[in-house]
Amino acid sequence: MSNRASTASKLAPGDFVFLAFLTWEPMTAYDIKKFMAESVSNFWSTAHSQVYQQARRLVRDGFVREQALPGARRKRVLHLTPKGRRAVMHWLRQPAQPPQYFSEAMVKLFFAAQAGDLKATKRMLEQDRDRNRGLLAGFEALMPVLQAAEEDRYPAMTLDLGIRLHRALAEWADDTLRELDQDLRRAKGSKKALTG
Amino acid sequence: MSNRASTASKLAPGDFVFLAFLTWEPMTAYDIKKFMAESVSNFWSTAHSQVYQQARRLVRDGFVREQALPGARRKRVLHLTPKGRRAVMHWLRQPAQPPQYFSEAMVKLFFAAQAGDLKATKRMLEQDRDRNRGLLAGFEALMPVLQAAEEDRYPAMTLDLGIRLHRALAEWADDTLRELDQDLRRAKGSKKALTG
DNA sequence: GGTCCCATGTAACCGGTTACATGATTTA
DNA sequence: TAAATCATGTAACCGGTTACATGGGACC
Repeated sequence: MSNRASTASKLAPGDFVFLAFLTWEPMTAYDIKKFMAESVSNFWSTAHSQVYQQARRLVRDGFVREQALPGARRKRVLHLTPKGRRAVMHWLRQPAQPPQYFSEAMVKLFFAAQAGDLKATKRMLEQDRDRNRGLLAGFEALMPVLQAAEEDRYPAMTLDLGIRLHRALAEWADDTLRELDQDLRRAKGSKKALTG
Repeated sequence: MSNRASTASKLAPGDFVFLAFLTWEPMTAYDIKKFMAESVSNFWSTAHSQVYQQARRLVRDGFVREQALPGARRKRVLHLTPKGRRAVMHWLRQPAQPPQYFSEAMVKLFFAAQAGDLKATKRMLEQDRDRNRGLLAGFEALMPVLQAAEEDRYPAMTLDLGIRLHRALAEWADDTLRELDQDLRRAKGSKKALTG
């Protein structure tokens, strides 16, 4: 009797996210990945292949049951087991882990003095800002759609946060780039003063 | 002749962050972890033990040279090699990878309808908001310190972003919790209407 | 001079990534 | 019906995490 499968077997946070999609309805791992990309991908994401590993583990540990579909592909519909449903429900009510934010751009800005190349730093931030703007526009376009459906009430709240954060980021980027511009002009001026 | 060590050997983003600290001055892996915790930890973080693995790899691949210190502990000062310095400098000027944001709290809010326990959702968000408030206060207190030092100009910019993002988050949390409160009152009212 | 906590480091495991592979479907 | 693209899945590697271990000061 493998106690490996029967005991609590701590799940990774990503596994709970996986299970949460199955509270909607049974679906394949591929479906989960698709829904994930369209819904929570802005505050939770993994490589697409990851879902298959999770599926294997969760079946092994009894949180999920799988049902093979006919056809050449090894397609399997995943269902929550009672144990799986209990686990997600419990998780949903627990305090959340602190959020994690990774931004290469901020690290690079932090070390900009070391780089000693203001123009490159500026270019780098501009690219970041442009990407941000694109995302923001997409979010803003999506909002009316979510607001139209009562069942999307909570998703709309998360989208609202996304919009606010990306707006703040956009404003910051504009202000900061302006500052860098001033630095650049100052530097050019003083160089001219030195060489002229 | 191991070409493993001599060829380009793609570095992980975290390795560049590691190297960036060595552009300040030579230091031990432990120092790097300490500085990291005090500086960029809000937009780049890893487990503390991770620095030792990075050090080993970076030495192996010739980006870093190490110099043993006397004493019982196996303490080693790390220096950038010319190859290492070139690698960081180049990285600093390249476009940045898109930022990544992970928030369990947002996932849980997204699935709040499934949880069907508004009070638990509210508690969860309140905890998140309180943690956020604490961080924000710390950031705001730190700002004058950075502003006082000319060499902290770029770090101050990243701190500025941190403050703006956390303020936006705080406002969102207040608004959203108010909404949830209304829902709760509505629910209680209608239940009373039903049972009374 | 024992106890406790912080400093510093190692080792093993595992989740998640990158890379690859093949079935289905559209398009020309 | 060939080619290209999308759908679906597997396998291997590796970065990063958790857990553990020991040295060294602080404190009583």
